[in-house]
Amino acid sequence: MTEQPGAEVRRPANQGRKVAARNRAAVIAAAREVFAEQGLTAPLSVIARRARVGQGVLYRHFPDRTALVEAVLEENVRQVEQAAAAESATFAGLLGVLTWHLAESAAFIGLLHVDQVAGRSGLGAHASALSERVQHSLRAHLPADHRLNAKDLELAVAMVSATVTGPTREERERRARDAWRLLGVEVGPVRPFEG
Amino acid sequence: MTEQPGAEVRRPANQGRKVAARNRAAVIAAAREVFAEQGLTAPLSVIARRARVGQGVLYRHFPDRTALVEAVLEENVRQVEQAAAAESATFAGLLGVLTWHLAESAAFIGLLHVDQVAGRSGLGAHASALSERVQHSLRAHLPADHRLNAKDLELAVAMVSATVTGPTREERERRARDAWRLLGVEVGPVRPFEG
Amino acid sequence: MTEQPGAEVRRPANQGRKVAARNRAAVIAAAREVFAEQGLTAPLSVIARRARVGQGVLYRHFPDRTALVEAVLEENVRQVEQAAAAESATFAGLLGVLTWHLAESAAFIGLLHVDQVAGRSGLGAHASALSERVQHSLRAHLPADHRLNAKDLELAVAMVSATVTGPTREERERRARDAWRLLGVEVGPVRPFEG
Amino acid sequence: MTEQPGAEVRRPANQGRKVAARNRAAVIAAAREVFAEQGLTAPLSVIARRARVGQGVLYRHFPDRTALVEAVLEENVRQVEQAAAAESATFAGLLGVLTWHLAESAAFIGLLHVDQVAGRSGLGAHASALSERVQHSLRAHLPADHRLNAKDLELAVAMVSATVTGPTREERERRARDAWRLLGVEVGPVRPFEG
DNA sequence: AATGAATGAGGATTCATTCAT
DNA sequence: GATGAATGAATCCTCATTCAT
Repeated sequence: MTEQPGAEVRRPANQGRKVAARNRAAVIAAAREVFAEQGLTAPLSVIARRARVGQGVLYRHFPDRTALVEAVLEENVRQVEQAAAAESATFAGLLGVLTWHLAESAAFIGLLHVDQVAGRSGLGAHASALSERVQHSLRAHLPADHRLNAKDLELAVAMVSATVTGPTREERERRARDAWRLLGVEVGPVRPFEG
Repeated sequence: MTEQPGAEVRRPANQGRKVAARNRAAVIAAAREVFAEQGLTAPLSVIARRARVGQGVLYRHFPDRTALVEAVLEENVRQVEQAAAAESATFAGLLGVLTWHLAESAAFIGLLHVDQVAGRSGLGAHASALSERVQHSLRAHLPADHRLNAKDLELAVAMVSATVTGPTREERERRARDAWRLLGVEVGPVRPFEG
Repeated sequence: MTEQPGAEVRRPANQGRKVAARNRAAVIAAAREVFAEQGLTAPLSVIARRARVGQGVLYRHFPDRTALVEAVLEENVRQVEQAAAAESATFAGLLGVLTWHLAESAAFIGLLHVDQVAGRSGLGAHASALSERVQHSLRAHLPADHRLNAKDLELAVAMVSATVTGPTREERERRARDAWRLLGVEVGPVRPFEG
Repeated sequence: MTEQPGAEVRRPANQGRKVAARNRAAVIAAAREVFAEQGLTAPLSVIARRARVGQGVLYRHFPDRTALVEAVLEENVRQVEQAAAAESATFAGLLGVLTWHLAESAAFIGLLHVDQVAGRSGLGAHASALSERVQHSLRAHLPADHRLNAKDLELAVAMVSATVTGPTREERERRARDAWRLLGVEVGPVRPFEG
């Protein structure tokens, strides 16, 4: 277990420490893609390969699958939060940003539907925290006279995110829009937040 | 070393086709439980053990995981169909039966949300067929002047089923009811169909 | 994670359930050899290969490395116990049997020297139990007027077993004999117990 | 963005060879601790971290695990040699120093019991050399009329070192003393050599 | 001269699937 | 028809070792 046989052969390049951040981002991007394609239980080795890094790099940045999933979600959540923090933020506008992310990132869909993985990996706790951050951002801009109260809002978001499935971004966006319409909720322009 | 006639058998004898049917049902029941607890990717060996049968039996009846999942769903779908076939069937009543099954069987939730598994197991096709059968049953009783048209109905069912999560039947039923309420759809008594 | 790609190709024979016991024994035998050659941390895959079984078989019979080590030791301990239970048992005779096993099975040496593995695998507890069984067997025949008291006996066994190293059985036996001689303890014929 | 002269450095500056020696010592000290806690197969990264140095530093000073183990042992051996070189050296006194090191440094125990690692890492050769140096030092002071002859001495040292296990220094020392007693060998004060 | 990120082989472990009995 | 052991590919994860900075 000590000397690893075969270790004396070759050893490919090492791009130094500048690449660390780039690699981390590459892993997250790859994870987003792979999770979208294969689900949250996709082999981590596939993600590492897609990101063009060794498996060790993946593990260095994300000690377990949960951490990686969270990192993927984190980005989406942060954008919603930033949108909520903007002066010009409106409820409908926020829903637009949220919807964009739902449609864009299939992994985000799991935010309120991580049960499949959560049951096995204990993702639950952090997913709840992330979910709560989204809810919090939305609630802050929920008009007092809105059709939905705070409690319903949570359910509504869950219902919409659950419907956001489909092979293409367009298809997913269309389904999300339809879902909001069924709920009788007006949604602003569906687009990412841009400060 | 001579075997006493009538002595207790050493291993469960082959009781013929009566047992076969019983085993099949046991496997489905076990699968429903295990899928609910661990998700649709639970080890098949766990299901076989829960059903008190060898793994071979599981495979005899269900060549692959997909077939097993379908068998689980089939029961739910059939009940909805039977409810729809009843003379006294009403749309709201049907939704009640549907909702009961959503709350009862966590696996049923997957009917419109099997993507997690579908991506890798090719469940998709059959799930669609099953889903279509449910839709068909519902559509047949959808009042012309209903708030939902046929297309929206599909989406609505998806939205509701997606929200049906939670550890207990009661919790799941409550969430389902809330979801229907948000959609402004009236639901009859939530209970299984009884011819 | 569901369908294992590549699974549809070939699938080698399955010798049925009669072989189970034989396989278990083969694994233990292989483990004894490999542990002797490579130490208690040798790859389990090596052991499986040596035993001509799949890795799954190894895991079926022994859930972890500890269980396997224990199984190897168990045999040795049992023989000592059987020797102790014999009518004709004498202290010197028992030491002979013990010494034979020490020389025969390098793994047995680890009985009182499992620290290397114990530190990492928690073997300690069971090893102690096994060790105690050996001590118990020996103590039962320790003459009241012996040079060693019960406490010293434990230490003496530890000292001797620790010295039993070397590439060949003969070399190991020679070292063990020398060790007993240094301790001034008489040892009977060095041979396995034969009822 | 201009760097203020005298501002604190961003990363540990290269303090030249003074630091190099300090680092080397730190690595050895860390290795001694970690080897004692986790065994001779502990991850080298753990040792580097404990020593507060990068892994590269460890490799600069010690090309492989073997070299590091040897360096740890070397210190112990040297002290025994120094004790032997002192004018006032006596056999019993030397055994006291040896025993102190056995009890102090769990790694030293491996000196004659490195088989676990040796089998795989090729430590054997050097360990033998180190062992021989200890033997040589002891032999030089072995009284002609001593209970042990030169050959037995080797075995005796092996027997004693093998027994030196236990969580605390005190426990280890006690066991070592008991072992010497069983062998009927008198040991001087157990303490490090101080020129 | 030091740091610590990256690589990737190797070993542990799980589980779908087959098949002798 | 049933049982459950065996197989082995796939995945997870660790860590020795290199090397850009």
